[in-house]
Amino acid sequence: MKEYLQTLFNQASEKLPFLNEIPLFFNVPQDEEHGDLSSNSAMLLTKILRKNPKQIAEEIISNLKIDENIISKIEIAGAGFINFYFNPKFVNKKIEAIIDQGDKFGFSKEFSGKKANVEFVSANPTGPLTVGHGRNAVLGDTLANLLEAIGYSVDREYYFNNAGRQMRVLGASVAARYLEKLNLPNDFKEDYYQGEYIKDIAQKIVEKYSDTFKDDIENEIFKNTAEEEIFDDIKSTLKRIGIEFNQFYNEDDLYKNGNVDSLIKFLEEKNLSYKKDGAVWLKFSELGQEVDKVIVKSTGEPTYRLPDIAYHKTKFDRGYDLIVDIFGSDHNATYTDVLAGIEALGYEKEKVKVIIHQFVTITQGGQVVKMSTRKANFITLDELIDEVGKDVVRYFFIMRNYSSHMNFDLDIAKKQSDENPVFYLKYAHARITSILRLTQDQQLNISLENLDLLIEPIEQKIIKHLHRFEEELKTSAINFEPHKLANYLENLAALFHKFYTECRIIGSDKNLAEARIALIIAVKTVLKNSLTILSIEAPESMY
RNA sequence: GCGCCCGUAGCUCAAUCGGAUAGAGCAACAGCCUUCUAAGCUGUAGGUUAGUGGUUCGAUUCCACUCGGGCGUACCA
Repeated sequence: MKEYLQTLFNQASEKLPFLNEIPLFFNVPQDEEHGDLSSNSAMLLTKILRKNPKQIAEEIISNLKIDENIISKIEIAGAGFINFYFNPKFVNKKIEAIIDQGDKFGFSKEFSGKKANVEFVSANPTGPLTVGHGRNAVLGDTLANLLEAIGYSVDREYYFNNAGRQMRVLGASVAARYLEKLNLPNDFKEDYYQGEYIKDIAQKIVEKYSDTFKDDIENEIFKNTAEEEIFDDIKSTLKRIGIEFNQFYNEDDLYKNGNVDSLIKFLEEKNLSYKKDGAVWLKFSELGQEVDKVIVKSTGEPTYRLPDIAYHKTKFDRGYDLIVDIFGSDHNATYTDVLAGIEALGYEKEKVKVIIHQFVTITQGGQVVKMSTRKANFITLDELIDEVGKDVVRYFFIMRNYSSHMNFDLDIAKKQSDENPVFYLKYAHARITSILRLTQDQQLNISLENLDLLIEPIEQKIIKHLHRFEEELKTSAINFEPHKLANYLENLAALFHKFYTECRIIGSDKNLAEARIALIIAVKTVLKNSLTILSIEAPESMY
């Protein structure tokens, strides 16, 4: 519908060149009394033309070549809105297109040939994933799905560091628990990882190697076993909610492959770094940042900025057209450094989209639960999945704007599974499937011959909502806002449930019944396709 | 102190480059199942969009300040 208006206005702009002066767009009015789509062009033009908006509106309308089979009415209303009402005959044709395209409907090839890299989770393997990681994981995977839906070829990438201080502490923690299991004296320090899973890992080493390493607690076996075990756990947790990475990138490789060294040299040659107090500083102040920052400590060790910049450089060098980073808000101070560094290297930082999502606040018994992997007072993502299941977890984490501070009350987590909107969506899909089963028994079949019979207000509302799907999907994807798709879906399900209550299929006139079957198949198609993008099951039955 | 994010109904959250009377779910109350799944539908109630000022035809949206909350602000990652 929007496309049609767009072409109408483009044609009109040949006679009314001022239409090119303003952005053209058409809104769905909140109040259906105001038509199907509405334009505010006349009001935007008042300043330029210095005329009454209603006069301008009339001038625009008189230059639109209206096809009455498509648009049934145009009105000027309010302060100067132009409201368009579409002919049901035109509206209802959408059903044919949806059924024709089936499980491909909504998906576009607009960005095919483009490569995207979505980096998310990227938790170091020091412990199980927490509920906090859940938001990051689901957001990243869903965004990847959305980008694929508009044609991108997407790599899902997990970046990790198994060589830092955290990992050394992890190894020492396991070693101490190992000695403990052997009933030997050990020095379990306060800043060690305190979770039970450390003991489990130590137990495995005892079972496999007995006391072989009792006098060699510096041995790499502790760190390496821990890393392996924990990474396996992380991967299996992610798999439970339908997430699989096709690329893992180890920070250590940046050192082994010389990426970091060559970056240091490059920055030095370009005169972008200098030495002071025994450390190497990057001239961030010349790159639009507030102050210079250290990239190599006086000990000779790099700070995190250096590998981060080197890492992002590889993403550019690997030929991605779009680079998406999903971070929690604790990273909000670090990514600007990386972007400044990337720009200094001569890359287009516009290709990088950084998504900073806010944290999930967890409350239990009315108290905020503070999470710390090291202190082991966290709630794992696995526990949450056990409690509410994959689909609720996935939907819960994308149903809200990532910029909102999300609140999660553990006490009602279980209860919420019965009240969660995701069931509402699934129910709509299951209901449709059920109706289709019964109509088959009644010898009723889909027919596209009599779509004109679908003139009930609720039927028209549904079909007009279906018209918006392709655009909603696209804007969700290019604006990185999966929650918009979720909102769209909830509205569609609500419309269907209302239709279900008001309109019957079995028992109606055959022609009408068969047109309605077409309608609900179209609804089912859109529900299914959307849920596929969200990686949520679309059940045939709720029983 | 400074930087980023947030503040909307009792609770959790929407609101289409600034658009018409700010909307849903949950909770509360009142209704609807001998006919396609009641995990549903209908209705009632619930708001000074934290506050003050500004920009304009029009502000939840943009700007300034104030208040409140989250996260940062390292030669930790």
